[in-house]
Amino acid sequence: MTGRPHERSRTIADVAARAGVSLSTVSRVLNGNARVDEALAAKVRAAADALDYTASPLARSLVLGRTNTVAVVVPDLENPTFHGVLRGLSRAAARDGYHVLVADSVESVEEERILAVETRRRCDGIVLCAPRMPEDDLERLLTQLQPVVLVNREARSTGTPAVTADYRSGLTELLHLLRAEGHRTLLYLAGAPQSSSNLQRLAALRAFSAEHPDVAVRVEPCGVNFAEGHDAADGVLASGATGVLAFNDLVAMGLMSALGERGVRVPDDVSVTGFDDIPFARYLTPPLTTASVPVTELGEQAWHRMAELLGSRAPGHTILFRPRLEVRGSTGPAPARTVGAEAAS
Amino acid sequence: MTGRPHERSRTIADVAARAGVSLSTVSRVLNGNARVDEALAAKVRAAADALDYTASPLARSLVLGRTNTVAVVVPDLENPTFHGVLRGLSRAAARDGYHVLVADSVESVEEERILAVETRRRCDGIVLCAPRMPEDDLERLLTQLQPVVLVNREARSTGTPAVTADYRSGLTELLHLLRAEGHRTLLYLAGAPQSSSNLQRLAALRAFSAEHPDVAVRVEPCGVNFAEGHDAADGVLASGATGVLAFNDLVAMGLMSALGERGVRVPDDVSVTGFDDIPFARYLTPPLTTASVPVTELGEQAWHRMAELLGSRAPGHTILFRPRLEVRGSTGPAPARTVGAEAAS
DNA sequence: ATGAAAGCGCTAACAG
DNA sequence: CTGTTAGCGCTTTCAT
Repeated sequence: MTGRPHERSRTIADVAARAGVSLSTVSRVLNGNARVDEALAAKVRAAADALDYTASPLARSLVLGRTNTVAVVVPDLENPTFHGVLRGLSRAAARDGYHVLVADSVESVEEERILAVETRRRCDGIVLCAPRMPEDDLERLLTQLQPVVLVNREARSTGTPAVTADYRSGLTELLHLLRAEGHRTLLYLAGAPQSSSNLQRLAALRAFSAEHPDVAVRVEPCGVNFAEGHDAADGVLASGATGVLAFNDLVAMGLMSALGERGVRVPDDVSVTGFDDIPFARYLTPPLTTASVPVTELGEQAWHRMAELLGSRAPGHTILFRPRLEVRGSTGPAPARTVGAEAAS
Repeated sequence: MTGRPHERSRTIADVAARAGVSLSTVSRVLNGNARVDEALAAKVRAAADALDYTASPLARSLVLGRTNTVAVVVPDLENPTFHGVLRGLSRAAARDGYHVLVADSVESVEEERILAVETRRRCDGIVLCAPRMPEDDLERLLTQLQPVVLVNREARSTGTPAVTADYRSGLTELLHLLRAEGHRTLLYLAGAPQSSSNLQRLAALRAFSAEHPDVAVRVEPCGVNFAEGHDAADGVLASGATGVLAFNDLVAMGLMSALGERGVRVPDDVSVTGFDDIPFARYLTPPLTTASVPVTELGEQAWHRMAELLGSRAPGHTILFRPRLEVRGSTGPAPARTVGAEAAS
């Protein structure tokens, strides 16, 4: 039946010839655009599936100016967050008959620009995850990319729709949790300094500090992955903090691992929080307290925004997912000896 | 400079007009195919970048019959294995100027066929991960898909190149490890019954059993994810096995988690092995003993095979990556009381 | 309702 | 070496 290797795929002309009609009639029947005599239509359909014909997407794209494809540009396919976004996006887009192209800039901010512009030409729109790109560059880029949806950051000026997590509120909840547990010396292990989600966390920190002068909150540059979290352990211990807020779960995992090697107990000696709630966060020992970000939904909603843009419907408002606090075993009461002890800046 | 939103992107005709030459000359200069007078060439280049011109990939694809895109079809974007494959593939392909399209069949074997065929039309070749597709269907599909590289399974008849892990040898090593630790009653938690990698593991089991009649090896149907591993715990305990070989790391994690809930200690009461070595396997408590599969390399090599096919070079042989045994904390000596105790089938 | 013809943007013969 | 022309496979006026 199927499976016989056809050297070159059939064209609309083959179908037209076999059905004894013109090209336009075939096109009309197959696209259901115009009224066609039912007798002819039947012949066309018969011919089409006798020849196992499907219109060339390439040719259609060229003439229609529409590829039915969108691209997602990510800074790093290694990061579990983007897996989730990709999965959500891909499935949602597929339901609407759209395909998705992935472009991994491998953390290079300069590449990201080129890559996005280049990729844009092969599709109808871009879902852009570019947390580190400077705001000005981003603004300029957005105008070139046209239908674009931002993930995990918002644009200042443009009316570009965005789908993101509310990193500020997530970190605020974690801060309150630790304070409620009696922690008075906290340390935040920062991610990429200029990244949007890092800035949001810093804003949460500032607001919290202003509100709670009894808690000392320090910031230490760190990073975004396991290794960087691991390397931060000595700094964490030196800081004297009893509660550590890691930039994300990966950093928290690295930190807990290094802490374990040094014989420091979590949460007895120090409480650790992550961010994101990656799939394995709950299975760590102890299970990681974190702010859960629904990454798959992020991807799905990114598609919905994109679909609106592609249908030239109203852009829709930016969506913020509020992270859900997941209190697990990596946090607990502050060790007795330090409660209320410190008064340092 | 850049950033001014151009309503419609410029065409080769615009460049030709501005440079005062014909379309073909522009094409020739920009593709460097034929010798062009240097003076004209310079004018063309000047015009091209004054207009910020890039040839439409769509139009080129149509006329060249080549899209510079490949697609990867996966059964489930949720599985960490495919993340790795995708990442390796995407980066390797990008280095050669190729783009990648992802198609997630969301575990539906029937969809997979349709999806692969449909997706194929938008690109130059398919990297196919279809572990569950029946052999006969696969064979038929392969002829339609033309340039295709298989990941994690081989095709019987066709000379389709494949890139896969040697699941059989990996499981054999795990079996030997457990036997060396004194385990004489083992249980294998099987994955998808007809999947290639499950069949390979079963082959390893049979060979091992024949070679070591002193070890009782049972098989229990299970699955491929965390939840299925979790649900297998009671069956595992009922079996009396002291060593459990989970289909993969996800299953092993689920099992260990459920075992923990029941107060069963790993590895003191029962040893557990995984398969794949997903990123977090080493950070579990206890760290998971597993057979490490280099998923990123799998993706990279899949690209290299594909590149050979696209360059109509010799297909290249199928590549087998031998999993590396990672002995960690989830396995240990068999509990004394059961060593040599059982003689059941 | 149907067919002929133009054209999407580009490349590759084919002439000169 | 350069320009003219004919497509790649399809959709869509525009006539009929």
